[in-house]
Amino acid sequence: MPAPSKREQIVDHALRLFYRNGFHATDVDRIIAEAGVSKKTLYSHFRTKDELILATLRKRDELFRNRMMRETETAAAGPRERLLAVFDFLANWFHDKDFSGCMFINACAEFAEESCPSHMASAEHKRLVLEYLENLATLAGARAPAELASELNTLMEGAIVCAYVMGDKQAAERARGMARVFVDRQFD
Amino acid sequence: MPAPSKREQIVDHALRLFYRNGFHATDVDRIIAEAGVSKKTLYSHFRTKDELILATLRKRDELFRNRMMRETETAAAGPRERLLAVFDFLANWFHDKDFSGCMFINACAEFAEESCPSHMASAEHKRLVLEYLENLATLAGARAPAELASELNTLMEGAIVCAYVMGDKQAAERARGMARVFVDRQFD
DNA sequence: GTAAAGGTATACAGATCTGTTTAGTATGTC
DNA sequence: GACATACTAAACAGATCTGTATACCTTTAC
Repeated sequence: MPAPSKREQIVDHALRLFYRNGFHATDVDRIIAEAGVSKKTLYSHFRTKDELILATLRKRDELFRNRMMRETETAAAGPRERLLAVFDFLANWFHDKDFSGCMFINACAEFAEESCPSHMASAEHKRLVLEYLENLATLAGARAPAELASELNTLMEGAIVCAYVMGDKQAAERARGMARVFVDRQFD
Repeated sequence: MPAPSKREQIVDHALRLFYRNGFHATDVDRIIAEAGVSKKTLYSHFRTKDELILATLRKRDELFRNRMMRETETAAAGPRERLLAVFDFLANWFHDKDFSGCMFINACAEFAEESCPSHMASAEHKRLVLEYLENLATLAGARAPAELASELNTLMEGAIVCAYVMGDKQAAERARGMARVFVDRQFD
């Protein structure tokens, strides 16, 4: 693949700006300036700003889950260890220079309506993360994989909020310690 | 006290609108229309929209923590039971007709800059909730009150996100069950 | 060569938003 | 009754935002 397509350029820069500054606070002129494309090009790829927002959420979902799975699976060999390695991924993420919380939580804050496409895409992302956890739990032979996945998911979300809103630097480590309790309970 | 002051009217309606629709998405004209005041009156009480936002966050902090403490303390007599009753309060809150997640998480989504007054007010709110939990834990005679408070706080935040973003109706109950594990560990 | 596709640059329409100004109205106090 | 205070209503300035339109450029395929 040679140079990234215009569409990719637009989505990449819009993603960064939406994540960092918010959706309503980021205007289209800023996006085209940073992406280095004309407004006409942007509107030839996306009918409206809302459609562009949706595209960035889909890309973010892909990038985020890929990174989560990659870091989780290189950090630990067995599925049981991987259930905890998810929290090591969180710790890494929280230390990113541009960490600004969870883009999907942020999207729901700005798009409260449950039937809004952006809210629905965010719910779907969370469902896919939960599904990944459940797969790991099943592979690990947990007694109740769905229950364990929900518990770990709750801890993940809690850690994200503590890290972002309160600036709690130990949120991931604490959540990891808490997670161990629920993982261990599944294997007597 | 007779009729609410104009200032209170403005803050109350702005609070409801900001919470439900977001900060950037709510314009001043909508606020004055619903509050039934003139724009001049609003701007005589608040220099800018940002100042009004800050005032609504302060009021929300007051209302939220008062309700949390009231419901927690009427639901359970002893401090140890109260540590769990906090999650019953969460369950009630999640069932509110107008539940739109945590206003402070939402604020941080729109005001990412850590030095932004709205972000700081949100962090302070979370600190006060954490402090309340630590007080309960201390009164209950927990071995490590600060640690327990942080754990329960993580579970609270996790439950809020699951309830709001994913629409998880059992988030509070699950978090309560998880919390019991950490409370019990403090008292052998 | 020329035509189609896709791009830039820029101006623009029309809406919307914050905050100000102007003019006028109620209310209560001295 | 005069005056200050606090308010309403509405127009306005000036900025900003989304989305469209116009004019021009560049590449590639035939």
